Amino acid sequence: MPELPEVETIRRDLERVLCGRVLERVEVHEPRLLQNVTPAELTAALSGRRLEAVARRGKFLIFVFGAHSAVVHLRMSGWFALRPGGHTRMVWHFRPPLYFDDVRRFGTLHLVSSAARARRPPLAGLGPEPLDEGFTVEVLARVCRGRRPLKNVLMDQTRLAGIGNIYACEILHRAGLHPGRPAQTLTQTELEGLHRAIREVLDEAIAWQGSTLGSAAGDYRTLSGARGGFQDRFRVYARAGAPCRGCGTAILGERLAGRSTYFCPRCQPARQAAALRGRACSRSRAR
DNA sequence: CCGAACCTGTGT
DNA sequence: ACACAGGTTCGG
Repeated sequence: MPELPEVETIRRDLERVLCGRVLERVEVHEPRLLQNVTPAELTAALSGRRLEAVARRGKFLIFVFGAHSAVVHLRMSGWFALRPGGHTRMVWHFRPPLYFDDVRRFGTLHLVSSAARARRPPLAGLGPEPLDEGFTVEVLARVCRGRRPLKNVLMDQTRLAGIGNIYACEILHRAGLHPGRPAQTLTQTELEGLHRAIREVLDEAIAWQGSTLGSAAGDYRTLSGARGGFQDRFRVYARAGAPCRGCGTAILGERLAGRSTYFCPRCQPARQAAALRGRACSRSRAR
């Protein structure tokens, strides 16, 4: 469920509400959540500790408690809330308590040393942060080496951290690039446009507090239980058959690398030749 | 590269 | 009953 904008929204809320508070006790109700510690070890490491910071790396949330950090991935249906939900897998007894809810039980928690966490699993090997200052067009050009389809590259966490299926689709539409386009064929101008689209889409989605697709159990919610707002601004995701907001052409829904992929065949032409020579396809770009 | 698996719920 | 879901990992 959650990609970078959703995780960042949760991070900001957690930091505001819980930073500086002491974790008195940990309750684990789903043993599979813990990847490299036992419940007893987790409790021993964190009980009585003050939450110093809540950070984010890609789609991971990082809770910093002094020398130890708890690194959590929400996967498909995990979320943190201040009230217990229907599938509580863990409770952190701050005042107020923090509940981890996860219908599908895919969520993970690693306990790592704060000093070494960037060099240890699960954070080691993640690609650059797309919203960091250091993420330049040159860095993106390096990310785009190889012939793999652009959408796969954007979603590859070892190439670029934090982008998933929804935002890959939205970014490619904004950049006017076909999802199946071999990554290394992008021109300098296209790389610049893609770089801008990545920043714009992620920034906007964060400003709207992420995307909540439906209202099912496990659908993304903010810490206080509110829905995100960016789903109403989708230009392509889950809009197969609907008119492109830029040119009116029906949005296509296809299966790419096993994932639902949505794009506008006119604004995101498959043939790069047209884009390169700047003719043939007199498309009116989505504004 | 693809599909299956991990789980549960929802929508057709 | 069956397909599908924001993610990741594994095996063929």
